Amino acid sequence: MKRGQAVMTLFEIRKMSAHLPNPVPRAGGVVSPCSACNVRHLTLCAALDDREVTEMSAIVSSVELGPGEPLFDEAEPAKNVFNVTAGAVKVYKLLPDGRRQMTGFLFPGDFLGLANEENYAYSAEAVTFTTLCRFPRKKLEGLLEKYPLMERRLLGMASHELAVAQEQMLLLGRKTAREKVASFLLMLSRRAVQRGQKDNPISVPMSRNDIGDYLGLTTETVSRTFTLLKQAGTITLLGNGKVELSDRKTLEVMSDGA
Amino acid sequence: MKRGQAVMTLFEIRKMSAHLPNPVPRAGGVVSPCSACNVRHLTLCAALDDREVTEMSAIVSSVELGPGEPLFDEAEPAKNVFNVTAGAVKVYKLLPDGRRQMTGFLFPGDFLGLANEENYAYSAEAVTFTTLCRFPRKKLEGLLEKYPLMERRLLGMASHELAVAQEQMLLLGRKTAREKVASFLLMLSRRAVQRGQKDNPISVPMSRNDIGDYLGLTTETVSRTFTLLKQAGTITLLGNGKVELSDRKTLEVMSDGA
DNA sequence: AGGGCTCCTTGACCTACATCAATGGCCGAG
DNA sequence: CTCGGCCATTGATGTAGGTCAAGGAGCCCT
Repeated sequence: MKRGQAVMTLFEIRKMSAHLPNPVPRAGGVVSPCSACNVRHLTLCAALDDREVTEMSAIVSSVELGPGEPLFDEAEPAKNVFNVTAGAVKVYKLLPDGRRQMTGFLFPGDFLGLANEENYAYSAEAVTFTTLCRFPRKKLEGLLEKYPLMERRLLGMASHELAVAQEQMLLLGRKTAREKVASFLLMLSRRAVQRGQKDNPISVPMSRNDIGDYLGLTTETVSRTFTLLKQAGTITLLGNGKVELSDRKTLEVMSDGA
Repeated sequence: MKRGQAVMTLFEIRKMSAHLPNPVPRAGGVVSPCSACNVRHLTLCAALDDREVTEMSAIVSSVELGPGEPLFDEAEPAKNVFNVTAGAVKVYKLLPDGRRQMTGFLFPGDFLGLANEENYAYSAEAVTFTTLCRFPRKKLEGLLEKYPLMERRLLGMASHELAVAQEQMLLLGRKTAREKVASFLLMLSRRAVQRGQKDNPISVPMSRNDIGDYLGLTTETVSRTFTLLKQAGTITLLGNGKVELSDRKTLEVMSDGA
């Protein structure tokens, strides 16, 4: 399958999902043997030795999703664990009346689907065209027993996630709208660096609404805050989901509440 | 050391801390070899086999803290990992200007201090008279290498924590004051059951201020919300940190946003 | 018993953000 | 090119919860 052809397929999916009442069949996307998993940051596949890589590639498969396509839903049986290799994924929880809280945005190298319980604790959905590696949970657990070092890596990743989550609680519980948005932009910038991209004009692929649900704000407040920052000369909106952090120092001070 | 004597010591500490400007020396409390660690829920020490228990008890020691005494501070080198055996601990992060976000309350059986990085990601402080088991991190890591099953248990605990943290993000970002307080009371009740206590008149050992910092509210709003629930007959304030959940059904509906 | 804590409660008022509503830009489809 | 959808932006208005201020209750200490 050539690259051109894969893109065609994604457009098909996108077209389909635009017409479906309930966007798309569960855990949709094109599935084929995974040749990726060459991402090297915070990844389960990072720093594997040869033997581990061999065994890993035997159980892994690849998933491709178009924008807005669901990967899995909260409370669905947690059959797989995923590793983002390209694109961006949003992860969220819902209240019965539809209020939504994003619990994270995931980028290449990030991991999702780790669940202690039988079922996923949150829903996951593609933000942009996205590719992921999929590990059947059962088989992965088998591997973990054989290679305790992989388990250690997972533990490290979980601890890291936990620290990130606590930082986010501080943001949600105690920061103002301005501080939240500033923190958010800086976070995107830092993570872009981590996966080897430029830190300055950053890409903000998600909608204002998604950002609002991540920061505990409304679309309108996010939008207003962006324009405030723009008017203050702190950021520049370049259009097309690109934002330039024109004055990082100010953003940094702002993100912390000064 | 007899029980009576230990209590005396704790009163001494309390007396001291009442007079000190900065409450008490770092990681204070009385330290003696640990005979506890017989708590059986979500604990590192739970379900150990005999050999593990032996090795564990060789590295563990015990810590006792009076109310308000710090266990460790954010950014301090993470030398130890702790397991609460009695009492209650609060864990929080601060903004430079002093705003505070509790990231959790810990009860007997809970674990804290797991850190991926060199330093603790948060501060921890006793809410009531508290005893903990202390594991030097380095030595614990040595044990983990020998007993991969313990590592698995830790991973399970971290995943569980992560799910709890995500639930808390939903609360902080999207719930109203009433929903937050209702969720909080139910959480306390559920956790009381988990560690084998009654689920109804529950003990609420922390101050309104602490609760506010946990729920992203002010002291006043927490207090007002308690009285609203009281007036509606949903709860009864029994005084002395005891609360009766008179109408759990209503609380449950309320906690979810209905 | 009385003074000085800290914590809780309640009231009056205020403000940051939500809500409601209108408009405009962009993009894909025909 | 035009039409229809979606998203972002902006304005006008509303409100949940914050802020400020004043008691009051329990507790320890003398």
